[in-house]
Amino acid sequence: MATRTVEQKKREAKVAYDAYLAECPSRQLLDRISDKWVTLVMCALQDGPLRYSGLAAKLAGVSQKMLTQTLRSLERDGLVERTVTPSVPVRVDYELTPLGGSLLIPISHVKEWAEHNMTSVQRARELYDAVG
Amino acid sequence: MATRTVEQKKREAKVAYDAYLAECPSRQLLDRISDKWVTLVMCALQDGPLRYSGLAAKLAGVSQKMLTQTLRSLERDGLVERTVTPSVPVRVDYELTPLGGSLLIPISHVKEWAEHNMTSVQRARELYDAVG
DNA sequence: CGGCATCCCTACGGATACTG
DNA sequence: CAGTATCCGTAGGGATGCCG
Repeated sequence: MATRTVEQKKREAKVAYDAYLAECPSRQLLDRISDKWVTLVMCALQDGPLRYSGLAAKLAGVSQKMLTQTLRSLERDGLVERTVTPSVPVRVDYELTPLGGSLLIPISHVKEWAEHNMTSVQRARELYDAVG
Repeated sequence: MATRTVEQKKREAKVAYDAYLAECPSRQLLDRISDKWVTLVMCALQDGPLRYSGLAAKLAGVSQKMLTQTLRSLERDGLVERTVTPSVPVRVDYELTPLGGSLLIPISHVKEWAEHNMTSVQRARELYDAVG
């Protein structure tokens, strides 16, 4: 069942994705992965698989809705794999795919940057707010 | 004028910022920099200063509101420097600060990842949507 | 040229309740 | 345990118009 048409193959071969262009799919992808919860979920999975409840515990303050929504999105994009163990009660594990692992590298650096440079940013804000 | 109190200095000395915690300031900082427009603006400035109109041209489809808002935020956080040349008409240049440059490194990789892995993600989506 | 102010609408995201 | 479904407030963000 060759559902991939010639047109689609052409599009796949094209490597000139440019996020600066509004219509480019990579712009939308950038929008998706530029998300607080995406970053935190991916980083939470960097040391191996975690259960749904484990993720919820690690990401303090996340609502079930956002956690589930983020996980579904990551699963659909092939960044996270969802494994259901049909025990009683049911057990669900999430882990990064190789593709997800490749995104984790830059994304974890962004998270670390935020943690390491918080003081510099705070000083800059105080200065900006003081001077106007 | 020592506006920095002892309490503030204590907080600055503390290095244990943890974005997993909801109350941690670094969580909010992560939320701010995890933004499509932040990424695109910072990457647009990686080759040197640009004028407001230059940025608007490079970031196809951005509204003035979002561009200005993003630039103000980046300026306040000390990531971008704004230089006004009081000519007629006025000329305004934006460029990355050293702090901004340090964030550019991981952030530009995220943008490049989006552009390079768009096809893989699209394939994953087709698979996910087909199987359900 | 490089903004700011305003209106307005949508969709993001939290709280709550229910289910296999 | 691991979700789904619903309601609902708010803030994100576009369009438009005005200003130094």
